[in-house]
Amino acid sequence: SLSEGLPPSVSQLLPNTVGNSTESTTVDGINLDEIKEFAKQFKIRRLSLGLTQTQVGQALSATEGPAYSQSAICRFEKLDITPKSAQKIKPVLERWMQEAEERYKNGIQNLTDFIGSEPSKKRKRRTSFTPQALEVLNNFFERNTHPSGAEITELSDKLNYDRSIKPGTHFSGAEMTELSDKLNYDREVIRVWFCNKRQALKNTIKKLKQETP
Amino acid sequence: SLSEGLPPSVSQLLPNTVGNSTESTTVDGINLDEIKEFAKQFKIRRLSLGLTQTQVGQALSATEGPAYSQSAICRFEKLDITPKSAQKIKPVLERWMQEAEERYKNGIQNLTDFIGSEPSKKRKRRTSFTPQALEVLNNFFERNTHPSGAEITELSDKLNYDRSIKPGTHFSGAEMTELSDKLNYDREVIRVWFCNKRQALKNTIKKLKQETP
DNA sequence: AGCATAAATAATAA
DNA sequence: TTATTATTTATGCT
Repeated sequence: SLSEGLPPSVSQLLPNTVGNSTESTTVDGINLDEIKEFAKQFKIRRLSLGLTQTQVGQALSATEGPAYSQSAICRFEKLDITPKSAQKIKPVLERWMQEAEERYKNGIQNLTDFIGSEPSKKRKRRTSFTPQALEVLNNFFERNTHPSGAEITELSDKLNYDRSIKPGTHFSGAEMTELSDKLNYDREVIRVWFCNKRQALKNTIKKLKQETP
Repeated sequence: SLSEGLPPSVSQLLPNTVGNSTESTTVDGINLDEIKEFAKQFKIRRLSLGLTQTQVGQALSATEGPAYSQSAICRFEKLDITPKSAQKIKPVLERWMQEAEERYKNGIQNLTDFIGSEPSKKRKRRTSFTPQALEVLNNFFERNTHPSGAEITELSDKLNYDRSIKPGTHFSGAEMTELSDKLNYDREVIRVWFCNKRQALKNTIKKLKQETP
């Protein structure tokens, strides 16, 4: 199966570190063990700073030097890249991480400035679907688990409309804001609902199969 | 907004650590700063071992002593619990983590035994071709790098047939549907395989040209 | 005290 | 790279 033309990744070249040999794996003059160790530590350092792969990728794109996407960071951490690529990206990440850690010590604000992303990006409040909304969504899901963009918009509009016509309900401004946060079925919320629903279905099927082999 | 009947969480009681006061925040004789520091370190230690909250929760349920769910671990790390609860769970986590780290040092197998969860429960793998399938594909590629739609279908069918002729297998309606999905999907996979293969060939050629200018 | 599941993040396909 | 799936975390509920 090594008849592929694609060059092998670092992780493929480092198959079994179980062996306690004292020599290091080297390919094209590149020390793979060293890169592996750096990748592992990089992940821990990243998490210690509370950063996501996406944030690192965006920050790298913002600062001068090569830009890397979230996928690139992911691949580096998993060593799913060629030794040559790893060798190239490693110093960039090392330099960036050192600066980030330095700024972290001088206060979180200093770090977020460096990261560039909005500092206090709070998690979206968990949406509560009404039973009525769930019925509409489930009915749709039974017929079609992959709604198109237009269909999602349609569902979103329908649900928001259904909700708005409860007669006799009145809200203050603040209540309205909170309600809007909590109950507004915007497109993204609907899209995610279908994602999660598909996952749930998949899990159910898998479980059923295990129980009836 | 403090008119709530619910007791405040640790994170609520530790609002601003920005101040550099030397005194520690203490509630009911419980040192909140200490708990905060422990929670932070616990998360880092957990990640260093490559464990998820779910795994820790399951392991805690498996071993003797109090059981905690993933939610409980999450809430502890976020300090979204009362000081009293935090004080109670802290030693349990500390003891467990020490044991886990000890076993980690003695080999990963030792750790996975301790964790208890199936070590092989991996993320679904990207499509992988059997050596037989690769041979068929490579043979075709050598003769023709650009298969037509019909040829792709033919290849797909052939590969699926090779794989499926385990005699005596029968399918229910639902299974048939899923299989059908998979067959269609495989066709797309074949198409992409050729795309990637052509790309690899191109890269190889480019590299060869660079080496012999 | 913890389930169910919404939201966020990481990994993979395209 | 971008788009989407798979996995993990967080939270509303009771």
